[in-house]
Amino acid sequence: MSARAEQKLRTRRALMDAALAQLSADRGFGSLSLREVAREAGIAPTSFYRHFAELDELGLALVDEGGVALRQLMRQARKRIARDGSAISTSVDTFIEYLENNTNLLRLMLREKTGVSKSFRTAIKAEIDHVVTELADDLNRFAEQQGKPLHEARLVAEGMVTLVFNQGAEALDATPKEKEELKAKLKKELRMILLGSQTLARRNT
Amino acid sequence: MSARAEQKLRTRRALMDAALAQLSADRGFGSLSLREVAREAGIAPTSFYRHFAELDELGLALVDEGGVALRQLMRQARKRIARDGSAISTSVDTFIEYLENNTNLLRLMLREKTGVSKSFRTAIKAEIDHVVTELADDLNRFAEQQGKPLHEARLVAEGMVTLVFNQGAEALDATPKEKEELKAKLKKELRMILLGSQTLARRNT
DNA sequence: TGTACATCAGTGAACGCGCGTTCACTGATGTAC
DNA sequence: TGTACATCAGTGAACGCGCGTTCACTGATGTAC
Repeated sequence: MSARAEQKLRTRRALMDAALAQLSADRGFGSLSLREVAREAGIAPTSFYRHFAELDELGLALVDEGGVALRQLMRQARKRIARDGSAISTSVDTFIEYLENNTNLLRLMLREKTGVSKSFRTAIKAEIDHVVTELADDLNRFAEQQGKPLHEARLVAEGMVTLVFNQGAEALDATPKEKEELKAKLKKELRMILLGSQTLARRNT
Repeated sequence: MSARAEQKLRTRRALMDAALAQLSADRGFGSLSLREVAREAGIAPTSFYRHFAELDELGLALVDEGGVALRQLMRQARKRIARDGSAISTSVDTFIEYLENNTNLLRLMLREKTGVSKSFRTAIKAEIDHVVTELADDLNRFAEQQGKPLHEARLVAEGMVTLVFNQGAEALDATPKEKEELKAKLKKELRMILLGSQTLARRNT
């Protein structure tokens, strides 16, 4: 890759990092301005257009990165479960750990999931849908292994993901103590859904 | 009440209605401007300050109304359950019906729950917390009646409310057919949580 | 290797726009006597 | 009931501000020969 292309990539990254850095509990993507992001990245406002046609295009690139991170997360969780067992507990722990390492990326995903831009909502829903699908597969596999069949695994996965993402959102700005409580709560709730599904499966056979 | 005071109330209402009317899938509260709301309400921008110190104050007044509506909703659901039975199914139906009659009020609550303004988040969380508490009481009462004790009723209530509010959010702009599917899905998920909690309660005794 | 030309990331000036907020005001409504 | 004064919701002009976007440009990097 040419030096020029490398430099361009570096500037692009600087822009995305600048946007990400400005996000917080009190700043949503919608409140960022192109000028502000460019300023933070150390380039002239007009140079922004060498990289993205508009600010939203940068945002969607960030959502893509969030999706990549989510898939990494699932791979890691699967690996850990194979090693340590206790699928629910390990998954929740892994998720919260991921939150800590990708706070603002996840902040963006969680907030814009119900946000104002259709393209953001669509892109984020697609990423979450992918997680649900993978989780449903995993649940079926475990159920098989343990000889405890599940009723409507996909529905179970959807409920679990909804709970993890939404209660998880509260962990973004929580103290360590609050995080532990959240994790404990989440694990119990997931366990209830799983048990409920197993009960229904037994009744239906 | 004096004619002057009545007129003032009417203008205040017009401002709140104007703001509410501008909300949609593509417009969040954060994208409203004071000038725009005043224009829509038919008054000069400067007159806005006779009613609210800033736009957010109007928003918080709307959140209050949302809370009132939520409490009405719960009362109505309880009445219908007493008449028709099938607590889960009736509750979900009532919630979706409420969504249809208060679309933009609920849109505001759902979006700003994870939104950018701390005071909005706090106010909305308080309203939802209130719903959770009432639901937990109801759950305990039903469990008593049916002789099927629950494990951690409050946790069950929290999970249920999270699911209903978040999957419910998708009903805001859904077709009637999608709404029916959503309702069916939600009912199954709530049922799973309830069953899971009952199973845990049995194990623990 | 050197030369002549092409590419293109980054620039700075300039634009028009809608915004929130201030201010001194108006005139209808309310109140005291 | 009438009069004199007080209140106050609503006004219009004016302000400074940061915004997104356009444009013609510069000069370093890349390419063809």
